[in-house]
Amino acid sequence: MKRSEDTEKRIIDAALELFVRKGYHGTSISEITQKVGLSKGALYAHFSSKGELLLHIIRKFKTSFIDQMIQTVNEHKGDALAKLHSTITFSSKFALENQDLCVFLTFLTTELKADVDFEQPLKNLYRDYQKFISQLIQHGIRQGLFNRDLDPDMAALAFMALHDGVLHQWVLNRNHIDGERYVKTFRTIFMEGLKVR
Amino acid sequence: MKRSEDTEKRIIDAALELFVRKGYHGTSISEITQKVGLSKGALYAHFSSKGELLLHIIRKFKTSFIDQMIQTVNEHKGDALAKLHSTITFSSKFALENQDLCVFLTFLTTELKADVDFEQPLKNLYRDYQKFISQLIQHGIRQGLFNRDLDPDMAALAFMALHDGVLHQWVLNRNHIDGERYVKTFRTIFMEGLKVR
DNA sequence: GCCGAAATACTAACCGATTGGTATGTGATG
DNA sequence: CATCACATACCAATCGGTTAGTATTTCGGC
Repeated sequence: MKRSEDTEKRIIDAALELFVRKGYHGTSISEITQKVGLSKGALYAHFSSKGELLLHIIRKFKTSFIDQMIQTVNEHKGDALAKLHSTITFSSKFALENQDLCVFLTFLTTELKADVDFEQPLKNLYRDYQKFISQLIQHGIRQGLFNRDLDPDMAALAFMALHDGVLHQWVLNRNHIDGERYVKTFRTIFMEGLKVR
Repeated sequence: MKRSEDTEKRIIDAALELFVRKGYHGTSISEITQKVGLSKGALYAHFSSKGELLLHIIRKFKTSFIDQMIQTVNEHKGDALAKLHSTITFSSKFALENQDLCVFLTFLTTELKADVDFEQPLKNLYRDYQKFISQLIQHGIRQGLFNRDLDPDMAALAFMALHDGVLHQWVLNRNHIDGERYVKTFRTIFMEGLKVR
């Protein structure tokens, strides 16, 4: 890896860690450079603005999570139920391995939804995600696996909602929650519901 | 209503609307005073700091939502299932009537979880909420209404997660989503799950 | 009912600190 | 010697917060 690439990565990692802890506006460029051990001028040689640094992180999330998830699940042989399981497995695993990235991106919208520069890229992320899950659920309904009363788009939103919410709750309780047990509960409730059968 | 009380309310409303759109750190005192049509000095006569203004909003959420919900549901006669329905009804209704307050409070943690002044008050909110839901689910399990394999604390987290996630998704799609249909989907999935029975 | 003073609610100007961002210079590397 | 990767020093603008002073209300004594 070239030296500049390495520095770029270090900047992104530091920025991400600060952003996820203190928010985008709550984190200053000075804090980031301090964390990396770099001068301000050096950072601006790699990223033309604070916003550009953020857009880098957004793009990274799209290519490494959304795109990869869609590809992985599409390659999975099996019915809609198996594919939905595969989706949950993929996103749980990814979220566990890229905690900061996932948590930050999931809740970035709540801070920046009114921002001219970031509103559209963020909404696009969610649109792609929803479309994918919705199609999966449509398949499941056609195959007689899922409750046919469900509106696929709504159910997809509920899926993402649960996913976002799990992340949120997990952030709040990182220290005293067993991640795997939590994901298992999540999966059970989404698939089977709360009631006894 | 006294003039000062009216002004205080106007400040809080304006602050809330800006906070929910642009985040806490993304909103400046100047923006707030401009929106209210007040000078900076006047605002600081009502609230001693930006943080104090935020704490006011947090306290308002606790007394008007968490406390009210617990009281309302406790007064509700019926089994655990009916009480859980009542909880969902209460929070849906409250969220619909106090959109900015709910959305903001739900996601404030993601921006301020590392902040010395706000971390604890925010965590306390969620602790109270979770404890309440968890006890409800325990009742349901004892009454044979809910799946006895579920860990009540985990299921409570999943409930809150779904609740948070619904709000989040709803923020992202305010214009083109039917709120009631969405809540219905949420309720169905949480109670019955996705699969056909 | 009217007056004047105290209390209240506010404005305008200002503070030091910090913000995102830039211009210029320098030492190492190939 | 040219390019790269950085540091230093600086900028105007804005930040949260304060100050001194000014309208506006309120209310008891007459």
